[in-house]
Amino acid sequence: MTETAPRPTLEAVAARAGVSRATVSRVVNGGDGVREPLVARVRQAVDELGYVPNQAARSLVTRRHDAVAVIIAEPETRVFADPFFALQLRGISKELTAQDNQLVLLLTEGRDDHARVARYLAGGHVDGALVFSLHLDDPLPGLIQGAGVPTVFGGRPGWSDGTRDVVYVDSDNRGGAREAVRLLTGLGRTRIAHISGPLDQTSAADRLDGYRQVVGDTGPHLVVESDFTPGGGERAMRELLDRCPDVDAVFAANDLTASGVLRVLREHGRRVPEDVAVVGFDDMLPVAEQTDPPLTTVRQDIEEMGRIMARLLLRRLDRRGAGEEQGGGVVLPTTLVRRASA
Amino acid sequence: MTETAPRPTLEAVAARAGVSRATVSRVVNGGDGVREPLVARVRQAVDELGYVPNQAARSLVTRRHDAVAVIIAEPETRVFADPFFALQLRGISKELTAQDNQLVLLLTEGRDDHARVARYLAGGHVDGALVFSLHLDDPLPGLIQGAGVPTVFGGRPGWSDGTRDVVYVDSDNRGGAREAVRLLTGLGRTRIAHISGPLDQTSAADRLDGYRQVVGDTGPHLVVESDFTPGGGERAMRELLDRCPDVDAVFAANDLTASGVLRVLREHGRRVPEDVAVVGFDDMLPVAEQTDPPLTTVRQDIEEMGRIMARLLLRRLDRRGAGEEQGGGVVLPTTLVRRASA
DNA sequence: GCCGACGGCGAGAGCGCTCTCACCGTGACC
DNA sequence: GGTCACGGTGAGAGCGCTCTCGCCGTCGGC
Repeated sequence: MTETAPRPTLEAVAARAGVSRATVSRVVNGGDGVREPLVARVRQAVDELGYVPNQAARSLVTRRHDAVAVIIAEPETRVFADPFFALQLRGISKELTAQDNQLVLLLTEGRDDHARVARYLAGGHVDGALVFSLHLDDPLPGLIQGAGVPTVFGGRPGWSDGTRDVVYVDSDNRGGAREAVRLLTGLGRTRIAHISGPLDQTSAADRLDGYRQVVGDTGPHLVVESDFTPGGGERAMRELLDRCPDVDAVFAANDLTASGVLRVLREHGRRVPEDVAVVGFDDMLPVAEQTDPPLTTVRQDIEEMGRIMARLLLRRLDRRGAGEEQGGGVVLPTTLVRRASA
Repeated sequence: MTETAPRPTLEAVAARAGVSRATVSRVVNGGDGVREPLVARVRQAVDELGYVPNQAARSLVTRRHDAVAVIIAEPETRVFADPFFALQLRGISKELTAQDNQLVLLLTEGRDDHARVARYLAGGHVDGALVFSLHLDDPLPGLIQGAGVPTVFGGRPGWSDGTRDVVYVDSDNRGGAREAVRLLTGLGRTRIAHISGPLDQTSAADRLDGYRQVVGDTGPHLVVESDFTPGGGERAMRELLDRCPDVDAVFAANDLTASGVLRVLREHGRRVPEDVAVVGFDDMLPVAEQTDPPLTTVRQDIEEMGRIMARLLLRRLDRRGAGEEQGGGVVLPTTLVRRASA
């Protein structure tokens, strides 16, 4: 096993099947234009020898790699550890493997890595890239655009101003937020607070935006910026109770935040949903179902987002050169899931 | 941008620098055996043209890919979503990029994928593999061993019976468990229960083993098998209170389980740690610090595990052929972190 | 001052594949 | 029966790189 047997080449298969290399190549790549008896002979030779094409040799001439880079920028523990990326990766992986593409994972951390990633992409090792960049001021997306590699972004990039040809996939954060807040107004709540995520992330900004679209500008005392974590949710909720003791509903930017909110409300003896109704965002199952009471929340299908990103990219790759590509976003719908907290 | 400019080749750099391809190649690969003035000229030409070596062409002749596959078997949502793999991936990624290797991520799900993965590895696209397989009866590790690709496993594989040359990295699950249980005995607890993980996973089995090494065989009424989730922890704790109402300590297989345990104890009016002391495992920060009371637990450095796996694999790759490799495991120490729950 | 050794550099083969192009045989058509 | 068209097949070039080998110039030793 240490002494690896030399892998059979096209040449070897051709010799065994009694045909030319070209014919074997044709068969291996789908068999179009080769008559049946030959196809069978070649297939048999391939099986007998255990032939597997050498991808490096193939790429050298086709300039195709059947590989896609997934770039996750700045995965601080906090962010990376939540199931979000994991689910997204699963969706991406499924779609890529379904179309025989490989997933090359690039995690970046800080400036030096940016150069490395840019170099890697420019090196033409992959056919395209799927990019997750959370923060508005991240220079990485720009670098990537610059490298000339077809790219699809996960989440609306902050600088997508409509004029640049950016392709992205996002959840309908605004719409989901509107739906959540409308539920609360529908329940007769009048002092509805929002605990947002970090506002330098578009998802957080968009949810705040959706909230405002329904309740108008409630003024600063009902909106607290937080950080998508349970601990952050606790702090924000304490502050909120301080500022506005008669708050009767909270729309939290995500489920983790909401779990912190619930904890603080319980601690303060407020009943949920009787005294304060709470709605989350994500429908992250291990969290949303385990809270006390179970969380009413806005579901987004994260794995599906991943799949769609991959599908979009692969389609772009297939059509390369044929017709100018249009930028634009795909926005996936969200659904309200009612449990007990509102 | 759609019309990608043809990338410069070695030939182009050579022409510009007024040297041969061979010399450029030497410079690009470290510059040994080339005199300084030439090195400088070549470097300059490389910069001016923005030359990046074509990895496919290089691999074709060197049979090196500078890429490693990371194979995660059966990432059910539950497992994959916990921060475990994310952290491990980060560690791996850091180490690989530090040594200029790429990370190719393969997520598998079910039988069909096994064949795919085996074919991929046999195809020689990567130099080595890092494999995470949780379950004892998983056929994948065997297939991978069979493919003849240097491999390092994450976590002790169930079938590592000492005779096969398996290399793995694991936490000291037994030792950590012993330490946890000794803390509890040291606190004078006499009815110490254990809520284990799924026993077809070596990490769970080893922790149970460590528990038994300290308290002996407590009999079945003090050991409940669970599933590493908060919900599972709740169910297990209810059962435990039922079977043995005077239990005075619980060693939970991980922090998530422990969080469920705490919830049930609170619900039943038991004080922690006064009535029942609780110890977890993992020191998963967002969980362990947020519980009420904060969790005493056994820390394992998961990111470091990833790094070490990668380092081990790369070292094996460097030494290929030179001397027969020994199998064996690297077991990383754990540390007890005391907070309030015990 | 001549010879051998040695280090620096270039020429060229070849890694395993794809793809164009030319060739050949078959069948349709007049 | 001859021509033309066309589909199936093989020959061969070439993708961009590495690496061996041999040449040449320089230097040390006697």
